[in-house]
Amino acid sequence: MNNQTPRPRGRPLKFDRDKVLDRAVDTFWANGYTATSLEDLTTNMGINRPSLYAAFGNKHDLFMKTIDRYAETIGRQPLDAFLEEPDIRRAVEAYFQTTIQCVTSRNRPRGCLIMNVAGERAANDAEVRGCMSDAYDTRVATIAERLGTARNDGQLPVDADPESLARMITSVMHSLAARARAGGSRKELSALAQNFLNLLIPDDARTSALK
Amino acid sequence: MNNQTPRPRGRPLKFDRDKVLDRAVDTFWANGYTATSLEDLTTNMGINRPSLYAAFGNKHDLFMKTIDRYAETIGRQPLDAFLEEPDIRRAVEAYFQTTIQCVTSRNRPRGCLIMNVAGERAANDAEVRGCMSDAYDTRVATIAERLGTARNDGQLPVDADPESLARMITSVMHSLAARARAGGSRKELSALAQNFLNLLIPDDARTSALK
DNA sequence: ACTTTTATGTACCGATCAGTATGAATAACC
DNA sequence: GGTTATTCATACTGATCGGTACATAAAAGT
Repeated sequence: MNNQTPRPRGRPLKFDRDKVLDRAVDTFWANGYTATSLEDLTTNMGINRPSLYAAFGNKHDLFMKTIDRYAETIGRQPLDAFLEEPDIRRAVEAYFQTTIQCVTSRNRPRGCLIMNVAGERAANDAEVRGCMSDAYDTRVATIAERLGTARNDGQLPVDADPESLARMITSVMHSLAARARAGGSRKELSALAQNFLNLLIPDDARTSALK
Repeated sequence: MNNQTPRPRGRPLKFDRDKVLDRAVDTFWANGYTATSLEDLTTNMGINRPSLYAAFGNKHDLFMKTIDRYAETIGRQPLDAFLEEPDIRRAVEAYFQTTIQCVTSRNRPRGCLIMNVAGERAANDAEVRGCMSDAYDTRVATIAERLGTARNDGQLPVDADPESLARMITSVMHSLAARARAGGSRKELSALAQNFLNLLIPDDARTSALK
């Protein structure tokens, strides 16, 4: 069979779609939605305005694609770290530490794109709000599922509530992102995360967590 | 002595300064800084553009005054509730519940003005960032001082760390505001806050908190 | 070669932005 | 009543906003 896509007809694109999308991520991440102008975008992405519209639609369309791209690249890193670690306490610790890395990276804007944008747009932009809501629900569900498995494995007390724990873990992530945006140091964030970890999943897991 | 301020010379102001400032609070709170236009402001505040500039300076000046006004009126409510309650567990509970009231009020925008604006402006606006930073530090210090007193009264374990606890309590507030902005229900927020309360200050306070 | 298709670059559009000039209105002072 | 001080209301400014028309460039198909 022929699974080679034939080369498209007209003039080829001059840019790599994902690469310029990553530049859009950085731009919106740094300045928010409204304060980012089309000129900011075209300058940072290195493409012209009509090319941008042809490839991504208008500003709001691009913004939604930007959020998706962020979720697929940056946003998934803490969750991946969480899911990779077999020990549940270390998994949560990795979740927090990877989050701190992401929200205090020196090469990128501070904080979390989703969190920044939630405050700016969620209230007045149904599309953004729906996207945030879905992302939150699936995030909580994924974490809760992993916690449930850990409980069945005896890594958590039998009376632990995975969903409540998952919501608390997500809340800690939210506050880490918020503090990072406001200027909190890595040291401060690490101490905060460690303190929450000790409360949420004490060292002796069998005596721990939600009753 | 004469402590009566004499009536000023020219045409009197047609509006109450604090009242129109409260309308500015609602406007920035709902839409953020950049997305709020001078026309939004003058319409909602009920005054003309030159009057606004005469009374509050330019858009950014007004914005800073708006943040102060918010902090003095809305932002202080949870802290006041916290400080009024003699029992430390009930104090923290009141802090969370009052926060939830504020960030899910039906008459006002969702979430917390400071949190919304932190995400939008803190990274690129040194004045805003400094203001946030000061507010955070004094908030943590105030809560920590109260927790220290509670510890000395035997309401908390002797090895509890007031500052770490205060930072965690503030983090919970942050995440409550963030979730409220993104559309979280009061029921969800209450359950979350109660779960954190049970971890931070267990019912039997003598066996609790940070070790 | 010639047509068709797609992308690029320039230059522009009306709308809206933050901020202000100007003169009328309204008060206290003399 | 006239002067001075302050505010109000209208209307305007240049700059920037998001979005697009149009002509040119670069590829494939025939």
